[in-house]
Parts: sequence; structure tokens; C-alpha cells
Amino acid sequence: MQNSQSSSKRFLDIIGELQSLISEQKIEYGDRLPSERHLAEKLQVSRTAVREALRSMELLGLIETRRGEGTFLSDFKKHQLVEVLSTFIMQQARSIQDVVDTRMIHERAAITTVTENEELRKLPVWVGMQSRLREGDSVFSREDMVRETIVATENRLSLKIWFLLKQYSGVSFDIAIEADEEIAIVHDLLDEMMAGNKEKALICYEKWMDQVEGERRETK
Amino acid sequence: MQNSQSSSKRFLDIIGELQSLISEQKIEYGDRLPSERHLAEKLQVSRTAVREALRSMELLGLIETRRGEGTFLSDFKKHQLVEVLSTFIMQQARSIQDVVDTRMIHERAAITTVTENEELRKLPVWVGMQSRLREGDSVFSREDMVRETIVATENRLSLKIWFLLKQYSGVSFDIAIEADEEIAIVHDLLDEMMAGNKEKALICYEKWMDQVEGERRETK
DNA sequence: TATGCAGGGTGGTCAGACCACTCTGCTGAA
DNA sequence: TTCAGCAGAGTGGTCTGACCACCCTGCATA
Repeated sequence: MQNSQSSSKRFLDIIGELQSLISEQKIEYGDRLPSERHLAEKLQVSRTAVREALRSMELLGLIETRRGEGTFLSDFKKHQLVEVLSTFIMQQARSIQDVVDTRMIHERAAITTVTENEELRKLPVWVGMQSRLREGDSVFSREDMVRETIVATENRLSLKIWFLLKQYSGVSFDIAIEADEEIAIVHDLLDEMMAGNKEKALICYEKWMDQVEGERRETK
Repeated sequence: MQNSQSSSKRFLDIIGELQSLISEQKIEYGDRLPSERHLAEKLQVSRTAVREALRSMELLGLIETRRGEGTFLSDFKKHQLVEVLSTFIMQQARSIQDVVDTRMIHERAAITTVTENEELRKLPVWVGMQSRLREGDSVFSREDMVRETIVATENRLSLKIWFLLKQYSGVSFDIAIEADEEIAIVHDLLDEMMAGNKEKALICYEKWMDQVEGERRETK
């Protein structure tokens, strides 16, 4: 066919066909894909070729395979991608500091966006968060606060990048707030955000991050 | 061995071993990797397994294969990754607008960082850029300006993310500056950055982007 | 000297086999 | 009748050996 043209990238074609198949048959996240043998027959290629395509997609975290059960469309939470890219791409990063810096870039941007947008400032989520802070909700964590802010911006790509970065730098990021001082800072941050004071909100954020950093050093 | 433990993810192990091999033998971007047959023998696995690992890495853009020649470590400019993820992950993004927004997040952050750091403001690159602008250097492009700013922050991860985002949203982003008005804005932006006026620099940036956006709409 | 061809090495693909595992339904014992 | 246990089918995981298409190199020939 067009083999001579597209040359040597058969497995890319197969991935493409799989994508079509998935969207045609309306396969949702978590659903099972046809077996490797069936796919090979359907696409008129060898099982080897199908497997190469599937393994690639698995590495990307697009699918998930379970021996004896089948191949499933992944809900793309479990990215092996993270581990693999970490050794290749991340070795290019100056250090883990780049990851932290980049994560903070996204967090600052979210705070700025929310603070500058009246609609977003009025969201009930902020009030709810303040209540939880006052009541000493032990389930409340730093992660919640930042995540909700990024969620509010409705930029799902930024949210996704932030989520990946958090996994890297996420050491001690899930710790629930205990220190009174930290609670106070976050409370201030929320206040300033809701009031629309961009500069002050960002200052609160920096103060918060400084404290988190200091705390992280102590525990080490 | 630990097969039963790490279970069914042999090809991930192989990728790991390849990474070790690459770093041990100091294989640089563009260099050739051992052939599939040699790798299979060296790692004591079948060529099939090696190929599954290699195809995965190829999809990530980590390596490049040329029939009859061999497998080469990619210089990680040509990411098929972009195309593949675009259909899967990007469909989760609200729209292409997310990509543009996120790209701008990184650009604003870079401008802020440079403007707030006296050392970075003094870099000779800014002066050089102004000269090129004045002389109407036709090679000078928008991309250069933004890229140099991010490069200056020395956050290679942010640079990498920006680069990927640019490939998505990069339509008409490589156009050389022609409009006098645009040159003036960029000139101002450089001035404000070097002067350390964060707010004004950011205002210039927004103005610039507005104009670019308008221009993009016109050409369509 | 220059041309062209043959051989070896490389990735690309395939068929078929076997293993380990999971699930299901049937069989036989309680 | 009920339920435990087993056998079989189906799945992914791996391997072998083979053949093809392609690139490069070096040797033989014109």
C-alpha cells in the first residue's frame, strides 16, 4: 500500500488505527480493548507489530495491561511516563530545583489569574476552604489549596503539568497543615485572593513557600 | 529472578538497562546505539523484547531508528510525542486556548524572573537583541526573543515545557518581525526589563501578545 | 582509475510456539 | 441441593528463527 511512502513507521500507523478504533467504538477510560490477537487479525498485521504499538502506548500511560485479563484504556493517572522521562529529560534539568521552580510558576500564575478575575474570586470553594481551616480540618492539605486554585482557572493543561511536577517534587507536600503559623498564612492568602489584592496574595504565597521550605529542611 | 516481583513489566526493565548503558558508555545525542541483536545478547533477552522497549522510546522521541543504519540517540527536538499526546491527552484540554495560556504562563514567569534579578538584567544578550531590532535583522524572530528570556532564567525544565507548547500553538510563531509597531513594542519590553520595571514589562508583553493575536486572526 | 556488484550488517515484519496468569463453567463430592 | 475444586479457554509475556528491505563497504572487473 502506502508502505513505501510512510516507510518504517508501521507501529505509528497502528497507534493511529487504535486511536480511531477507540473513538469509533466509544471505548472509555477503564474499558477493555480487543485482545492482541484480535487486533492483529483485524488490522491485518502480526501480533508482534500490535504489541510494539501497545507497549509504546503503555509507556505513555495511555493504556494498561494485565496479564491474563487484557488491555485497558488507562485513566491516565498512573504515568510511567513520569519515571522514564525523569531519567532522560530531567537529567537535563539543572536540578530538582528546576522542578520546584516550575511548579511554583504554575501556582503563582493560578493565584494571579484567580485574583484578577472577579468571577473566580466569588467561587464558593474559597469560603469553604476558610471554614475547613478554622475548624482545623485535618484532611485539609497544602495540596488541596493549591490544586483548587489551579482548578479554578479552568486550565486543565496547566493542572496536568502541575500534577506531574508535584509528583516529582512532592516529597512532604501531602502533609496536613498542623502548624498554626502556616494556617494563618494560608488564611491570609485566601483573604487577599478573595479581596483581589494580587501583590499581597503573591507575597503571602512566597511567605508560605519559604516556610514550607524551611520546614522541609528541618525534617531532613 | 525478581520477575515475579516486578511482574510483567520486562520492557520497562529493559528501558532502564538501556538508560544505564547510555550513561555508562557516555553515548551522546546523535550517537549510534548497539544493534538490536547485540543488545538482545548483552541483556540476555530476546530481540522481540528489546524491540518493544526501543519502539516505546522511539515514540517518546528519545531515540531514532533508520533502517539499514541503526538506532540513534535522538537530540530530542523531533518529538512524535507531541503528535501522539495531542490526540490523547490534549483532548482533555479544554481547547487549544489552554496551550496558549500555559505557554504564556511560562513566558510571563521568565520575564518576571529576569526583571527582578539584577544579574540577569545585565546580560549582554539584551543589548545585542536591541541592536538587531534597530538594524532590522530579518532573522530575528519572536521566538528568539522569548526563548532567550527563558534561557536566561536557567530553568531548563521550563524551557523544555515552553518548547513543547510552542510546537502546539506555534502556528505563525516563527514569523520574522516586520511590522514597525511590533518592533517598537518589543523594544519597549526590552527597555523595561533591563530597567527592572516588572509591571511595565509585563504590560508590554500583554500588549505584544494582543497584537500577535490580532495579526493571527487577520491572516486567517 | 572508475564503475558496479556482492556480501554483511541493520532495522522491519512475520508465524508459531510455549509460559504464566485470570476467569469461568462444569463436575463431583458433601 | 450446594459448594469446593478442577479443567479449559482466553489473555498477555516471551522467545525462536526466518525472511525482507535497506545501507554501507570493499573487492573485482571493465
